[in-house]
Amino acid sequence: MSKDSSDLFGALFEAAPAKSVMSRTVPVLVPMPAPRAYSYAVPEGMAVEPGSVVQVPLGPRQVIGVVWDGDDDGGVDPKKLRPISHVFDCPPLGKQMRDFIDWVATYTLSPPGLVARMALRAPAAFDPEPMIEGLHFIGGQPERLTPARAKVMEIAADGLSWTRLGLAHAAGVSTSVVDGLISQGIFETIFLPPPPVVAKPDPEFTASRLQGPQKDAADEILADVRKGEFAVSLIDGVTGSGKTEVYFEAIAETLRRGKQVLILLPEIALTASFLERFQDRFGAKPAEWHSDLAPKMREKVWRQAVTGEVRVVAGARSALFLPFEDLGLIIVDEEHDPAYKQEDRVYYNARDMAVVRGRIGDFPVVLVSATPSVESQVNGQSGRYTTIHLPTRYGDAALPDLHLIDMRRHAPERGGFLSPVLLRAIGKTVAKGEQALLFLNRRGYAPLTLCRVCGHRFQCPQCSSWLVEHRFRNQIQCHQCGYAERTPEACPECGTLDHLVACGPGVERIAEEVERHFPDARTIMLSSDIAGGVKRLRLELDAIAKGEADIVIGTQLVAKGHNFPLMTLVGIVDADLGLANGDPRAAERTFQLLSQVTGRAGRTGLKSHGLLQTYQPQHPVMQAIVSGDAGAFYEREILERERAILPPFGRLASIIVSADSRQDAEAHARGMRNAAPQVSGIAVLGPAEAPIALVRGRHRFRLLVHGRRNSDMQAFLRAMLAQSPKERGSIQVQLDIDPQSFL
DNA sequence: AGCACGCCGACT
DNA sequence: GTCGGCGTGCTC
Repeated sequence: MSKDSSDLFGALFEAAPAKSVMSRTVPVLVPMPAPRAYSYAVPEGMAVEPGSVVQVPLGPRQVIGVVWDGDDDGGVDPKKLRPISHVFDCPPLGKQMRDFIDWVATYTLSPPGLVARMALRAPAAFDPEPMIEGLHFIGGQPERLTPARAKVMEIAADGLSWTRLGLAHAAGVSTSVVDGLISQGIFETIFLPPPPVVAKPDPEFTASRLQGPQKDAADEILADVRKGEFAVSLIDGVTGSGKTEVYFEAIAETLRRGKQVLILLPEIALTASFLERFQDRFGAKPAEWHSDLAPKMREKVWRQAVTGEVRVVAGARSALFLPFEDLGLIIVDEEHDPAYKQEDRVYYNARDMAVVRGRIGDFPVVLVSATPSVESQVNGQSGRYTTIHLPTRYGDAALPDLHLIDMRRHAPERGGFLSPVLLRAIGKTVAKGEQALLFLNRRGYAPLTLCRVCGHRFQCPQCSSWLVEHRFRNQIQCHQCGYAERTPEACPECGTLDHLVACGPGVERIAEEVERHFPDARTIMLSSDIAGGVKRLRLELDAIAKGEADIVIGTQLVAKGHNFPLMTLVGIVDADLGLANGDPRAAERTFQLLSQVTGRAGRTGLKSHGLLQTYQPQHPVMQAIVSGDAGAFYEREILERERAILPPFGRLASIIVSADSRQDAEAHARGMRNAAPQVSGIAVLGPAEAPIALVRGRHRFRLLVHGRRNSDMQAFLRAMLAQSPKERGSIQVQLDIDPQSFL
């Protein structure tokens, strides 16, 4: 076509009222780090509204997007405009969900498209689930009644609908027998709606058996639930105090009011035993939602949450972005758990965002923990959250007696790490036929290996942390970045053979020591990297609960949720571990972890003990744990935080930058100082203190922003982004500590 | 985020 | 001479 003719077409187009001008343009959030929605044309005859889930062309591919609110700005070059390809036949995301997505995007300074994507993580779930093909028995006689045919007809005579395969299976014949009967008109094919993923939970399946403080606590929360308005409660009670039973009553009440419920749990706590407990109370299991849900199941749960068929979902943090039809309550169990933080792409803390979702949807949120986060503790003290204390254990369970072992006075034998006091206690426990748990939060055999001849230390070539020896796998591994190599026999520096020494203990080494001392005891060692994966882990945990082990040595995965009825001794091998790293939350994490581990013992009423090996018996965390005085710990920790990371730097507080390398971090910090001279508190963390995935190509760094007033932080970060637009998309922001501004 | 394009090193 | 690494830029 010549240039002239195209001009001619252009002229014609202007002369007549152009159709393209008539066609509507809408904003669509696409799964891409763009700062705002893109514009798409709505083809003639296509009906879309804000919230509609659509398929749109984006560059060379088709992607899932959501039609968004607001007038389209029309600023985009009309030549770029492309039409929406398809509208999915699924309920549009509601206004509350859209507001929530916008809020999260603004708060975390994430591209809204990437936040929206989290709500649409169920490929192929957006069109209706296909109907199930069923067979319905009409009656009549086939031409030739063989024994196989008779059997099929006898079974199908119940009048219920059967699937082709199911019927053949039940009759013990092949599907071709059934096919024969279908072709003879004995059966008709009908279409049935897909079955629900889970049965409806029944709030009256069992009556509440709560009493005393549990009953009072439940009543307090029920008052909020009945009002059906936004309110945040913090249930604070020791392990075994009946927290779950209390929030189950809140769930029951919400179900009676006809609303959906979301239970958030750290992935690791979403266990079969939790689901069974729920089933015991409600007669049906909740739907599950977590990262390794089978794709088919994922689609079903997503769709049925959207349509309202599923009433209760128990899920890991990503479940917070399920677009429920009518959500009326969120429970955040183990609210202090760091697993609620997502630290890639969109940075968010599901615990805080759950509170936001409750406020936007105007329904109650219940946070639950034996060791609440300092943030929630502060919010409780200031009255923003209603704190409900459950001070005692339930039934005949009793907390273990806790004692510190001062390792300076009770030193282990040479080459060992277990003090004589702890070894004696293990011996006594095993002799009584009870179980002992040794806890050390360090995988592998030894955290550092060095050459006795030249002093060479094995360091990770990628990220400079020490390589950890894993003797069972004959590997040395980097626990920061995953680098691994075979354990060498000779020192790579001086070439000397057999002179490498392991420094310090890991669980493998403790297991070795235990086996040396108690050769006849049944010993199980558990860490996240055991051969056989999650499946094997489950089996081992079950075996322990059944009493098939005498001594268990484990990392933090034994701390979470599992009940071991025969466990009467918990030994913390190195209670100080974790207090020394640069994390501003070191004390809090240690307190939480050690409280959880010691809480594993004593749940059946047997007399139980906890022994904590420490070099710092005067440390506030140790004192708080043995005295059971959590209040003192929190008081102190809150003050420490005020001093250390909330210094009064004018209106802005402190900023912590961490990056792939310390040089990067320092360069960024310099840039920030120039961009915002009013901020005097900038701390720099290198990768060892704050591990970050190495991302090639693009710089990627992380700001941990600590502040009292989120709006100030936001304003500052926005200003910074405006100054260096190139950093947009590569800066990931996590606003910490400050869950205040959204209330 | 994903994908294409485009530029330089080791190989069928 | 190509295959393929990853740095750069773009997507309504």
